[in-house]
Parts: sequence; C-alpha cells; structure tokens
Amino acid sequence: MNTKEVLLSILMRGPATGYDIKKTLETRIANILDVSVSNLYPALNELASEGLVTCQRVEQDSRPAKKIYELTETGRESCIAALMSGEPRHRIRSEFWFILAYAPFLPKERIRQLVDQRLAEICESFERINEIRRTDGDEGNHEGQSFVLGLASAICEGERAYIEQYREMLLKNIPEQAGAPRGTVEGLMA
Amino acid sequence: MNTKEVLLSILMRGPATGYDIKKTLETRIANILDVSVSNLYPALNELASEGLVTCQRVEQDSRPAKKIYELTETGRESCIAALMSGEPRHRIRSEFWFILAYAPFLPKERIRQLVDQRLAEICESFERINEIRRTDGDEGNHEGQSFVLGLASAICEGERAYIEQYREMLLKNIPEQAGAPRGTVEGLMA
DNA sequence: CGTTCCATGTAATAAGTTACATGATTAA
DNA sequence: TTAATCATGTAACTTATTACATGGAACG
Repeated sequence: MNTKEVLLSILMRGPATGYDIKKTLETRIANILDVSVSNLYPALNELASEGLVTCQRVEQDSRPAKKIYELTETGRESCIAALMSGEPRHRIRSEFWFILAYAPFLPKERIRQLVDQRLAEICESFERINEIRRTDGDEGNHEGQSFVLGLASAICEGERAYIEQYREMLLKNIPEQAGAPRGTVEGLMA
Repeated sequence: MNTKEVLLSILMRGPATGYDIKKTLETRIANILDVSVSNLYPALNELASEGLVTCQRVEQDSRPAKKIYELTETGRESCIAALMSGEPRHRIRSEFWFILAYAPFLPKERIRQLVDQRLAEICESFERINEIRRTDGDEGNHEGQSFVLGLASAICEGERAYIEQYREMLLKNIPEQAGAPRGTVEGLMA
C-alpha cells in the first residue's frame, strides 16, 4: 500500500485540494498511518496524468489559487481493486520502545527524559484523537472512522496507564551512571 | 535513528553474528521496531569498514562459516553519542486501521476478512511476546527489556479486547454490498 | 512585528523493499 | 521428501526524508 493508494482512498470521501489532504494526513491519519506529506503534490500530479483523478484549478481573491482533485471512475475502480487485493500490514516503529529495551546502558537521566517525553506525546495524540471524535460526533456517518478512533484512543490510554504504573520500577533498576552491557546475544536467544 | 544505530545498540549486549542479529530483529525487536532485515549484511560491513565493529570469521564443520561482529571502543562511544542526542520517534503505520477508517466502501466480506486476519496477527504477536518473557524470566537482568515486553503485551491485549468488543457493531453498520462514499473532505475537516 | 494559515511545488540524498543467489544439515 | 534452520550476501527498484523555494492574509 503506497502513498497513491492512500490518496485515492481519501478522495473516495469526496473532492479535495492538496492542502485539505495534507491537513487530513496530519490530523486524522497521523494517529493511524504515518505517510510522508512531502510526496503529496507530486503524487497528486502523477495520479492526474494517469487519469485516476481530475484536477480543476480554482482562482481565489486574497488567497493563492487552489487545485481541486476528484476521483474519476477509473480512479474509483483502481482504488477498490488495490484495497481488495493485497494484505494490509500493521507496523510499529518505536525508537522510544527500542531504546528502553536495548539501551539500558544510557544514563538514568536520559531514560527519565525519554519516558517523560513519550508521556507528553501520548497525551497530545490522546487529545488530538478526542478532539476529532468530538467533532465527528455531530455527523453520524463514519462507521469505520469512529471504530478506529476509539481503537487508537484505547491504545493511547493503555500505553499511558502502563508507563505510569511501571515508570518508577523501571527507573529504580537503572544505575545512576552509564553501565556496562551484560550477557551476549547468543545468551538472550537461548 | 537508522539501521546502523540499531545494530550498534544490539551489539552493546555482546558480540554476535549477522544471523544472530537477524533472529533478534525478527523475534524480539519485530514487536517494537520494524527494521529492514535485508539491509543487515551490507550495514554490518559498512560498520566494519568505518571501524565501529570488528569482524572475525569463524570456520565451522558441517555448517557455513560465520562472522562474529563485536563493538570497538569507537563503536561503543558512537552508539552512546547517537542515542544521547536525537529525539526518538514513535510511528505507527497500520494499513489495517487505515482501511477500516477510510474504506468502508469495501464489501462487508472483505472487512470481515481483514478484522479476522488482524485478530489472528495480534494473537501471534501476543504469544511471541509471552514466549520471550517466559524465556527471559530465568535470567534476571533485563531492566528495559521486560518493561517494554510488558508494554507491548498490554497493548496487544488492549487492541484485541477492543476489536472483539466492537467487531459486531462495526460490521452491522457496513452495508452488504460496496457502498457509495458520502460527504467531502472539507465537511470532515469542519 | 513575528507567527501561523493558506497554497503550491522541486531537488538531492538517504533509506527501505523486493527479488535474486547459493548450499549444506536436520527434523517431521 | 519437504520444509526449516544455519549462514551469507548482491542488485534493481521504489519510497521517504530533508532542505529549499515563494508569497499574501490574518491574528495577537
């Protein structure tokens, strides 16, 4: 599943400008699927030249001109075909978790800083998600959307609760100064 | 944080062969940080030519020769320096969640299939994590390791519970046949 | 007077993915 | 006999990241 398929899926909900899509990627989708925004405009132009979307330029006064992208019938079919085949992957890439697991040789102060930073990040996404849920509450027609927002929210809450519960225990077991590693990878694999 | 820094961090726990590291990436680390394994051997060779690790070739009978990589003092310092600076990112890339949120226009049968597939995946990682925790239980010296495994396990359990609780509600709201999209992105952003 | 919002892009480089390539041993 | 484990890599291709580039309007 690549950027173009993501864009087509978003456009299934209706026409939008690049900027609209960018906002959607940064607010709604960031909690769910981290996509590179910088590739947005080139990708939209490619979709247009492939005939999967149409592009209509609209002049505005006292604002830059915008381009409204809309799915063509081919684009709609192409999107559905892509989402019907292929198995979706669920990937986590948490440098934070990795460091906690694989770098207990760092000074305690650094670990403490990382934990607090992560807690702050979780609170941020938690509030971002709940803000969206509050907004969506008015309109009733977001089957999958509200399911997934609830899911993301539940996971944020779970991570927060776990960290707060075991935070002190983790820090207690780390020496104040940077320590030496112990054991070998072979030992760990045994 | 790139592949090389991940490799250095793993080698902080002791010398290992490429294959050892590969196994570690696939079992322990896969739940935490999804890294490309294919880049492993080239990256190890680059680390060796940069003087951050040493490489010792060991012949074996009735097995292919292996190469044991070990951190140099420079490599150790370089690893700590990298992990002390830079802010770790926590990214989720779930095509599964995205499809549920942005593609309720897919046929119900496909959604059902995706949900069941995800549930099976969660069970797998849950068991993989618990297997590792059981193994680690014997040795006592994995401060961060057990913290993070507990965290990953708690999140798996949270996701599983949420999906099982709301699964039927989600499916009930999706029409049997592929439906039309409604609303616009602008509407959703309001 | 500085920052955020709107609105669009390009270019260079770094990284990740997929497929290819080999080959003996051991357990089901 | 089929698959999995051990053990290493290369090459081509597709993505992602980072930095650059512009410019007016609105808000505090």
